[in-house]
Amino acid sequence: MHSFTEENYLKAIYHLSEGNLMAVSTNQIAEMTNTKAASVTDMLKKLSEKKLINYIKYQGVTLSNSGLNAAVNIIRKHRLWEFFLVEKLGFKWDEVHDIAEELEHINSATLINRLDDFLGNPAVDPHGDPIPDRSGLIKHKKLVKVSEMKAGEQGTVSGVSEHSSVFLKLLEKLGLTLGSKIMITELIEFDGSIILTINQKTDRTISREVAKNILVML
Amino acid sequence: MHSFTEENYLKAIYHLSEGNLMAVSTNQIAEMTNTKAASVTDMLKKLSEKKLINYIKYQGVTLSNSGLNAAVNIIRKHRLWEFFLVEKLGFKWDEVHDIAEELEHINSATLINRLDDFLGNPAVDPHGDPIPDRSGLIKHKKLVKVSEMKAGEQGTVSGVSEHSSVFLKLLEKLGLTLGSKIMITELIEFDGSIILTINQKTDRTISREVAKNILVML
DNA sequence: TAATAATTTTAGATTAGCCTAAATAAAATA
DNA sequence: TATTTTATTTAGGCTAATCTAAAATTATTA
Ligand SMILES: [Mn+2]
Ligand SMILES: [Mn+2]
Ligand SMILES: [Mn+2]
Ligand SMILES: [Mn+2]
Repeated sequence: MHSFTEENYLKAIYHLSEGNLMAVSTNQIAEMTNTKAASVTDMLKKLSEKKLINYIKYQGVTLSNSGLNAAVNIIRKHRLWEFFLVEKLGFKWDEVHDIAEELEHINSATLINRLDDFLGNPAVDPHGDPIPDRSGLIKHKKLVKVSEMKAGEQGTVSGVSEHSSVFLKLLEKLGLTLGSKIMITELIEFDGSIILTINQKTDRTISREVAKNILVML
Repeated sequence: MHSFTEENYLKAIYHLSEGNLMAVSTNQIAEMTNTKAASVTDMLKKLSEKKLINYIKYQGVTLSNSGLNAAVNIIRKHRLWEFFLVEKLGFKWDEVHDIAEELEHINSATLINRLDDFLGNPAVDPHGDPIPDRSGLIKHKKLVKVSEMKAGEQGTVSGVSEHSSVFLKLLEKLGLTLGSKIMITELIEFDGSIILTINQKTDRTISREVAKNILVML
């Protein structure tokens, strides 16, 4: 198996390369893992030796098939544990990430598959992120940022692209939790802020910065 | 917090000093942690620095108050996770120990207390071992080895002093699981083996070696 | 395109946890 | 009690993961 640290690097590379299929840079990884570039270079050599990544000096890095597999498995574990913490233990969606960062390294395929069944094979975690199934398949939904919606458009809040506790708590306070139906009432030209109606009841104004991090299914 | 490794040493010292309040020796710890005596000495110095143990060169070691506290907390976590694995995820009692060895190091008081509540604050784990409460209190039951029972005596199987998978599976096959009512039918003088009746139905003969590792509440 | 800036890698150290072999202390035995 | 055996500690090294500082490479800009 891979070490705790190796797993965290693989996960970092995965998250950094999602969407853009570009190679990931040393500095990006250093930032995400809270280490220094020199340390990252050391680890990249090691992961490359193990054939978990494709690495060319100075040219950045991509995950190999086995590296991708390992990364997706860690993410599966992370998201299932987050679901467990919220649905079974009563945690709030802003409280679970750090604990899941530890739990995701528990190493037992049987455990995670039984947990999956116990939870009813959930499709998404408490933040709306898709949970890979046991074969590693991820069902991505097509989601749109609120900041990209036009006046009059409607949709259901289905994800967030910012997972910090402070942001999630704000959404909670605004009533913009997962499943909320929203309609864009007005786009304020001056600063890009947006007025929207939640569940056909409440009107709220949110900044462009907030709107960029809320993902909606149209 | 303490490192994964430090926690394992504290746990080892705790288990080795249970019952006999004697100081624990370097070699005992080395055996329990699958390391060498020299490595243990290194760690004992470190734990002593941190005031987690009382250590005098060549004289063995005992847990300090804070060390005991830490050890009991790890054991609480271990046993609660074992209970979870058996009661919620459907694991057998011989399958949970290794996974719990990993889970016991997850570091969140909130998590473990919520898990405790979710599980209904169980008193004992799947092996009959008492689960410390959130204040660290352990309710030890007075249990007797089957090997110490006399002919005609009755009791309820309530614990095991051997946790290996092979032993637990044997008990399962014999029908000697936790909660079984047993009565000593006959003591065989020749080899110390014991004939007993389980739940007033089945008769079984068990060796002295097996009998020594089954704990009964009279 | 040549100079400058930014990024990445290498060199050389550090720390935790582990090891073997040698030295020392304690316990057992003659 | 002197000797031998056993247990423990010390000495010296190793590996994984990290760091800072310096060197090398790539990217940017004048
Ligand atoms: Mn998370
Ligand atoms: Mn999540
Ligand atoms: Mn156990
Ligand atoms: Mn147990």
